[in-house]
Amino acid sequence: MGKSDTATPRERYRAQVRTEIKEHAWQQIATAGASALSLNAIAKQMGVSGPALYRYFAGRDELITELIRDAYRSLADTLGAAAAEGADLSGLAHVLRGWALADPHRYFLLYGTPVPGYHAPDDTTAISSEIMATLLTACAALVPEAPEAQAAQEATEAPFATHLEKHRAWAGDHPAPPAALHLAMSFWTRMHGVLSLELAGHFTGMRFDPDRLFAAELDALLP
Amino acid sequence: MGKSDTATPRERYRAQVRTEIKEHAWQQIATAGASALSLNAIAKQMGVSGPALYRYFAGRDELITELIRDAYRSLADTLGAAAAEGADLSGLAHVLRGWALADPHRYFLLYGTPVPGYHAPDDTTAISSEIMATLLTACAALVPEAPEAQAAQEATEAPFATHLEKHRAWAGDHPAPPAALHLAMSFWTRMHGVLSLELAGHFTGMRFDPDRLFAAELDALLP
DNA sequence: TGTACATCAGTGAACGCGCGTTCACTGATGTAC
DNA sequence: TGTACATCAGTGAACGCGCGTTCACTGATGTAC
Repeated sequence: MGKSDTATPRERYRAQVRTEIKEHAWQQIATAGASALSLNAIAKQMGVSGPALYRYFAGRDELITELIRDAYRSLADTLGAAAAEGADLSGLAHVLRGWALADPHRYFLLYGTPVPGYHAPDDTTAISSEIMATLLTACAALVPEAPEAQAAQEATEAPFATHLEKHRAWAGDHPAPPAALHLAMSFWTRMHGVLSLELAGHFTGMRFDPDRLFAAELDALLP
Repeated sequence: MGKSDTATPRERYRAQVRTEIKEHAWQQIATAGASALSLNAIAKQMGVSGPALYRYFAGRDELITELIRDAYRSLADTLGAAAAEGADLSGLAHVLRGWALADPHRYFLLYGTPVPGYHAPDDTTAISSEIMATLLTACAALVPEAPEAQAAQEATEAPFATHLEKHRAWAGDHPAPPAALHLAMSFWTRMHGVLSLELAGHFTGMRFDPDRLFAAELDALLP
């Protein structure tokens, strides 16, 4: 509804071709990597001449930007939906893992080796904050609200949480307590640590089950 | 000593040019990324014709392989030297971080997004095991040797350590106890999680100090 | 020590390729009267 | 409903570029007698 109601046939056709182009782009990234993404190759795969794609994307960079945007959007929506259905932090972890395993290249496009000279547009950081907010809410639910009296004690026991509390701009106006900020950062880095090594194939030689490593790390993380 | 004594002038010259090529290669990777590495560009930078480099490397792939090998060797030696000087696991963590920060692209070449279609040669996995052995020794030193009586109890308390014990081929013949295996895996994934996100610039928007996050994660890891 | 020979580093031309991107164009699809 | 016009998707040729790699070659460096 909304847009699709007022869309002219031409607009709908355009949107359809755009998604088709992006689908072929993902396919090509999976085969040859993001840095090898080529408009001409996509065009050939679609049975169309190279310049035709310039009707739909201003150039290669805009296509990549759009792919990154879509990927962030997909992750934010997936996590958001899970949270809306009542998933706790542990549930979000498994949703994240499922999302990453479903398309490793998509995960790496967001969190892998940065493409030199490429700068993500501003709105992706907005989606990134949205993801962080979902995480923070789940973290706050696990952290007991500390009475005022404990504040001083916590400051010495959890110096990093206190440090984060002083630099909480990245959390927006989310009312998560310091301990939740810390938990969210640990969640992010640890899950990324296991996932990225797993997806990059660094565990393939070893014979253990990555699933269990993930579970163990998650278990150690939860309070 | 050793090789350099018996090396003819021509052999020494060859070795020197090879390292010079590799230096320019690293420089180029830092500028444009590993996937943009180009023999012709390196040659131009060295003020030499393109085909000249084929005297020193069979082709682009061999050059990349050599860079990867050197990077693994450098990390293994750096950690090994620190361990030999008595560094504990915490010390190794800081050495690892220093090594990664000194040259982020080198770190990503080893642990970043895999280059599609590229397969690392066998001897790099040997160096990889060497690194793991250094880690395992440091981990074993932190884990109390458990008397036989505790074995059954541990099995239920630490299911992943037990799982690793059953699949410890990756640890070679290192005599580390199960808890040390688990600690080493956690060390690897967690340090990588913080480091790779930091090096990829995912913390730049947030204003906190990555140093403190690293310290906090390390602190939470140590028994 | 001096000369004849072998080795080998580096050159320049060439091959075939694919890339991103522009441009003037054709032909089909939609729109307005 | 039918015709005149505007919009726009897609084409094919072209530009300039850089890539990896091969090949026959020149000229300098080392080696053997």
